[in-house]
Amino acid sequence: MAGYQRWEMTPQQARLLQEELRAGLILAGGPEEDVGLVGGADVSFNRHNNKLYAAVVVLSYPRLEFVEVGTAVMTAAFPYIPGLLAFREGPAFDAAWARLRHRPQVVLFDGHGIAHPRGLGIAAHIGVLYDMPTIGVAKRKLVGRYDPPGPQPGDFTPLEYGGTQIGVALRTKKRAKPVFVSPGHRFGFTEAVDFVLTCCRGYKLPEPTRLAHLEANKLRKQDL
DNA sequence: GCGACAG
DNA sequence: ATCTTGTCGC
Repeated sequence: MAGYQRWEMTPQQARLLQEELRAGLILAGGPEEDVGLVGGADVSFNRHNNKLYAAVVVLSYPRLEFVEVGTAVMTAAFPYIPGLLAFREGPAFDAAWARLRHRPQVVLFDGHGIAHPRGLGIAAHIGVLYDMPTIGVAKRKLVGRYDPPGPQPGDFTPLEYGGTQIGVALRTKKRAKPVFVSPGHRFGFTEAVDFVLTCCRGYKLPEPTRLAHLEANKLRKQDL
């Protein structure tokens, strides 16, 4: 489908498309043995001008040193509706991604993977569209229930929904609320958790997502 | 009708 | 997401 119209639709049509795309998900696998680049994506918003500020950072792996950042600024054309985040931020991600010179083998998203009411959060949605390995790392849960994980970084508990596991509540830092990790595309639960942990450097958020967040905010502030 | 509700 | 500085505590 044409890139400029894969996000153009009504909320009802969007939900139907999610049901379709879900069939293309591959919930197994993990990073290749030779991952040299990892990406992180996030989008900031300015409610006064209704603009979205997307940033996709590329870091070396496993050293996690900054390589480059692709950015994009655009007017929000779709409202924020729980469960349809991809239709709001997807267009901005596409534009920022197109500006990158490098192609990371794995991309972490600020949002959920399959831990979604229809199993297709933004990380899973974009993962299928680009057929690339992705992982969702959200700060809050959208659906499901879980018990608090242990206090040590690396401790985690299952996030369940509809009788099955859809992700994990992962402690990435002491005394910090856990983050919710779920496979996006071409990733299994264990592989996703292990990979996210190798991307953490003492902060609650893994470096890819943490730096993307900083870049997106920087972009928004510069747009003044 | 009442809560829950990624960013 | 954003509105917003300092401050208490580990």
